[in-house]
Amino acid sequence: MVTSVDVAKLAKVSRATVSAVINRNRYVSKELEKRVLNAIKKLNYKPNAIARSLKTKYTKTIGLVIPNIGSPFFSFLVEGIESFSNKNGYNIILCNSDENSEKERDILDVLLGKSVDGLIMIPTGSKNKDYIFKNVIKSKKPIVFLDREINGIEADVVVSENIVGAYETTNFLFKNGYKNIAIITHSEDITPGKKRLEGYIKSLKENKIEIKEEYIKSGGFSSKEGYLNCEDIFRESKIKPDSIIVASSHLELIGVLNYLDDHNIKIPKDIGLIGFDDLPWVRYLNPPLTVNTVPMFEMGNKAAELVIDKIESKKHYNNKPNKISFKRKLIIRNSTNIIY
Amino acid sequence: MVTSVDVAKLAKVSRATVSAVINRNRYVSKELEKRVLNAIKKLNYKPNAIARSLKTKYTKTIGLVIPNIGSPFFSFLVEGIESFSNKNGYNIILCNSDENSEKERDILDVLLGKSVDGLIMIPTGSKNKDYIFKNVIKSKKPIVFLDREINGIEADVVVSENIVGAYETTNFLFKNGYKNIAIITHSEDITPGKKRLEGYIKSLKENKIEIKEEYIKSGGFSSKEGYLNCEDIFRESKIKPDSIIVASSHLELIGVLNYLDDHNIKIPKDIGLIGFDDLPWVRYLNPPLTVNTVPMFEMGNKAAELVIDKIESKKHYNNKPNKISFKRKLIIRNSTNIIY
DNA sequence: ATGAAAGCGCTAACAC
DNA sequence: GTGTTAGCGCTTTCAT
Repeated sequence: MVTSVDVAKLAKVSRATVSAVINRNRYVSKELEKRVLNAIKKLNYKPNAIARSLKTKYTKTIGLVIPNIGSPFFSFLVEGIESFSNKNGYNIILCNSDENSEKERDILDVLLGKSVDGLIMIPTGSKNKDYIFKNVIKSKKPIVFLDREINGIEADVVVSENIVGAYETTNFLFKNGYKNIAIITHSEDITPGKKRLEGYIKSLKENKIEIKEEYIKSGGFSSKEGYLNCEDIFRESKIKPDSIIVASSHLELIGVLNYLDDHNIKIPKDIGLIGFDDLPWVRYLNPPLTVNTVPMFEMGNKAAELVIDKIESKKHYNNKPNKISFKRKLIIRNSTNIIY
Repeated sequence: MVTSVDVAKLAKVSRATVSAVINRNRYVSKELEKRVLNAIKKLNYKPNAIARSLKTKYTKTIGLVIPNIGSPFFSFLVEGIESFSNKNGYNIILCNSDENSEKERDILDVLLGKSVDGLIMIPTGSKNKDYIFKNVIKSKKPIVFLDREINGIEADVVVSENIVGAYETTNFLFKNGYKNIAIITHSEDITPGKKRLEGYIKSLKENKIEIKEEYIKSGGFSSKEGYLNCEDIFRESKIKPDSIIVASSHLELIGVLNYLDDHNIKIPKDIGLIGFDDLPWVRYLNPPLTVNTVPMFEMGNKAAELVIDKIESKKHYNNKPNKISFKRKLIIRNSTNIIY
């Protein structure tokens, strides 16, 4: 391995000078600079980031904890995060918590041990609240929560207008004549799930529609669970739903599609369907799916911007946390009818 | 920051002993071990991985270079990689080359500087061949190429049976009566593109079908390019294709879907369509799409297994490279007819 | 304007 | 069986 010592020797300068020309943090004469640069080139010298980090305490890496890398919604967020981070000289260490809070804690341990400069996480829920408070917040390690929050933790947050989004979606259905509106959301421990349910209920109340337990299913992420949730709705309800809002993951949506298909329930003829998040393929479903969506790449970008800001401007450190909330938008396609 | 010195003091032992109980690499009496463990707990001590890496030369991280994180095919690969890596105590640094070879080189520079223990990459093409040879292969840094290879570089490789896959897909179409089969692939600098084209041509030759330039389009990744490629095929061909194999990305597939939709060309009535890679939603397209596919998660897993093997068993180091090739499989759904 | 040297937190060779 | 200490490659303070 070629080190700064080798460069210094070849250029006949001190290691301090080598360091100075690399980091441009103190004056070096043209003459010496040239010699150093030449030596660097000749030796194909690359500074060792590990050694630098040990000294400076900065690793130029951000830890990223995601519940499911394979999920396209998350991977668009990751794309946004990676993009902004890379442009600003940061790398990301990507970890998959698999919606499992124990795995999540282990990941956090490792990430903290590797001295990431900051963290972005989409938490699995609130189970690690105390751990995070003790090991991240208290130690002033910058963190931003993305898409999902943890109640009671004061930190930067980038989310979307889940209440309004679900409220408007439900209203839209109501205005088109739907009266028996079912919803499938995340479990309530996941903030978007809780908030979307809140928006749904708000709309129902305002529109004076009775709220029925059997129309509300939550929990699960897989398409199997989507299938089962849908099945439960149909089995438990005397009056079958005339529409379903799938306000959880794309996999649950696929499960619902699967159930409807298996039972020959046609969209939108027999049932209206609205999904959440406009993934590239949903407009090519049969029929093209109406969705309530949010700019995913931009959300990721923003999260990265916030951590990096915090990492680099310790002075602002005691400011109160940033809460960014992205507007959601209903994209109307052909998966619902006007039925009145 | 609490260091091993603090622990040593509190436990009244030497730092070597602290290190030994953490790494379990030399005998420590029960008595001392207990004192150390207690001190660690009391101080909430976490070993500093940076310092350890500086000493040991191992970072327990793998660099991962992907052309497009947002692409579900790649993100399933990443999921497999992350899963295997994490189980074995490795983290991954994820970088997006954006199908851009210059960005790719910069990424490699940074990753190497951060002393990753090994690399997994899906190369953008062969432009960085010399760079990789000089900075990775020659320095014996373990690397495995995933999904795409670089010709002339001797390294581990995890790919799929692209020639056979495209060959069988084309044969299937032929057997069902299709005679005017078009194909859209990656550019030829990307090995799967080259090989899929090879398989397609092999089938055509065997079936004594004339090979027409205007039925073959390659290049691009976006849905816009898919749209344009499809448009070109229709514009340039006197006899319109009766079927299209979309052997590139899911985004190009979406572009093709979009073109066909815009021109009211119905699948499979007016045209047969076969895609590559069985993403969760393709069976819910209209109509359910026939695809030639490969187990993505498993491919990622295997790639991780190979790098880690190489990282950890330096002794085998001069073995000849592993070439793993995953079988592809045709999943027949309803996007083609039997037309004879 | 540049060099010498200390020290970041850890591991491991050596000493006892 | 355990402690002492050098040193990983870098940055940065201090001295000149």
